[in-house]
Amino acid sequence: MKMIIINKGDRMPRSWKWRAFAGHHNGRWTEARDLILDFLAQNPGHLSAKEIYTSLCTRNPQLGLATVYRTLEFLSQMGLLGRLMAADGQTRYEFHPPSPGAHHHHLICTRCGRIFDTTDFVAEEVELIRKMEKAIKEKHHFLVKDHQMTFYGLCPHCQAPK
Amino acid sequence: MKMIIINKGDRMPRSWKWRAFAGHHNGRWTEARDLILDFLAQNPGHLSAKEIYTSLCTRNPQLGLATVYRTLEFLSQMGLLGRLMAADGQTRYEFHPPSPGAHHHHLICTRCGRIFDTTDFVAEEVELIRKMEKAIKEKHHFLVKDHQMTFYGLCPHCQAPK
DNA sequence: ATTTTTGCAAAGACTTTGCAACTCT
DNA sequence: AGAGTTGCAAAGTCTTTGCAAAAAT
Repeated sequence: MKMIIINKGDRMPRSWKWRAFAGHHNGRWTEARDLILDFLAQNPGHLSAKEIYTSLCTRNPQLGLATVYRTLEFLSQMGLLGRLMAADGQTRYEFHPPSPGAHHHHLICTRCGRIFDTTDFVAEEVELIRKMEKAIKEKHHFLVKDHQMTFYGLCPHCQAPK
Repeated sequence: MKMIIINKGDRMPRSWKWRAFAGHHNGRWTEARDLILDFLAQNPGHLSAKEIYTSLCTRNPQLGLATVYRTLEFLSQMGLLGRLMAADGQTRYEFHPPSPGAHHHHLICTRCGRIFDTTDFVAEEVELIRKMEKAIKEKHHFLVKDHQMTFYGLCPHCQAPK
């Protein structure tokens, strides 16, 4: 059995911060991947590639936009990020920890496009979802791996009479 | 009370086919709008602006792609079409009749991107959705007008070992 | 007659790709 | 050393916009 020991007070090398979390994969763990995953983990929300790039490139001038796109694709494939197609057509990403309790849904304002999270009734829906997944598998032979509920409507701000 | 009488055997003018269905609105009912709504109504599926344009422009060479985009926006705003952000980033549209029984959900294959429909458990979910909407309103002050469930996974074709 | 809608082409925005240089294992 | 990854810039797609002509009310 191997064990990794980090000396107290040591600053963990940047590329290692999320490496273990990432688990096994067929690629290499690089600074760009660590940087972007770290940023998403620390900035809950629904960020686009450009937003992520803009936020990071000041402190990391060497970072390229194309790398951000490729890295987001890579991390999503690994299941570390969730993707969300926003109303404006941009693909947005959010940190997607494997813990089951983190499941949530989205509220999208049809007027301003803002996206909100909600965790209401997550527990109660589990049974329904399970039944639906089973039915879908039997009827459509479609193997469900994940699901998402999205509510459309008006956010508090946009409900206000202009 | 006014009544519109269509003589037997008359061919209803094209621009009238969906006019009544469209209901009251602040715009004008044009051939392009009727044409596109008619096409969506007769072609169930999830079509992109370009696909709609390509399908229609052979028989309607005067139709412009920009008009298709603007018309789809218009019809969506009227609630006649449902929009769906596909995995490829394109906005896709489907006819969205106001009858409540037409509600359905989507299965999206994470490998090939194809979209399937399912109506399983639509009845059973109504109560849960209603509870969720109420909770969302009370907690987030977000006024829900519509919702959508999407399941991600592998379609029959993509489950097969390559 | 007035106001909205259309078509065309140009512009805009987001995303992908080619390739040499670079980095990780 | 060998294979995967990055940065840059160019190319590719989807979508929006400006404006004069055409159409709807």
